Amino acid sequence: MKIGELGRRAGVSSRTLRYYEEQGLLEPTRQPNGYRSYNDQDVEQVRRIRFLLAAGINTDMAREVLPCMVDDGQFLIPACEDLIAEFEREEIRIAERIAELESARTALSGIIAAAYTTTA
Amino acid sequence: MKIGELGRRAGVSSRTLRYYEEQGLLEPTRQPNGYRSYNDQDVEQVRRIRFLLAAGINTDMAREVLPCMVDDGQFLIPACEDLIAEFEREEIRIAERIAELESARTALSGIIAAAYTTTA
DNA sequence: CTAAAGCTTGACGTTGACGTGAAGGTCAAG
DNA sequence: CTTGACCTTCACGTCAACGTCAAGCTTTAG
Repeated sequence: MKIGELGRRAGVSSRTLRYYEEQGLLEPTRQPNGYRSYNDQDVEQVRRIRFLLAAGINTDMAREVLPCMVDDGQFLIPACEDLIAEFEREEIRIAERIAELESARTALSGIIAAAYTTTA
Repeated sequence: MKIGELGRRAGVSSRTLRYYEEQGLLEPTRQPNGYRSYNDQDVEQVRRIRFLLAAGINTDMAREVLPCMVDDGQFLIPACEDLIAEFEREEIRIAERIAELESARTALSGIIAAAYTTTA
């Protein structure tokens, strides 16, 4: 399939797919006319990429991690156990970010509540 | 007080204070020599700014919100009740972001756990 | 007096994941 | 044939909150 179809199937833009390729996350073959050619697995691959990015992992680390992911990103293959520590550090960073946001949310709630109290 | 002292007191850089002024969040007076002159309330003002930014509010919105904050940012003065809706929307955005991160974190935990299981 | 410290404005650099044209080749439909 | 929908490769623009010089004042300390 060509880039446009993959984009529609995976829910991303063509530009995004070219960017992923530029970052070494996708390696489409080429048709004689120069068009990129993707296969069905690439749809899943794009979903794995989106998952990692959504998890706060950048493209550099995603490039290392992706070869170690199978089965829709739920498992790591044994050969890549050394990535576990990285994942744990990432989980800590996420937890910290969550704590910050929780704090901000609590503060906002306080302001809102105070505003209502003042009004009442 | 001059910019350096305010920076030390509030725990931010001089550049940051100039940036806040550029964004309309601070309005220091000027000494005859051109130096910026801040007063004691500005220390609290900077803290309020940091609080809002930490809550995910950008400088544009902070510029609207700041005139409505008193008492160390815990309350809104009545004249600015119309900002409550904005705060509530912001709280929702934060909650959504938290949910995304929780999801990512759960997924990461799953991967880590799976990796350990595979290893064991 | 002099050197260091602090202040001024101005302006470019940073970070990441793309958006958005520009200029042009390719291909199927009418 | 030609229109229009794709595709290609550059390559600059975006957003936010600053960091980081640069060049040149003023003030402070010794």
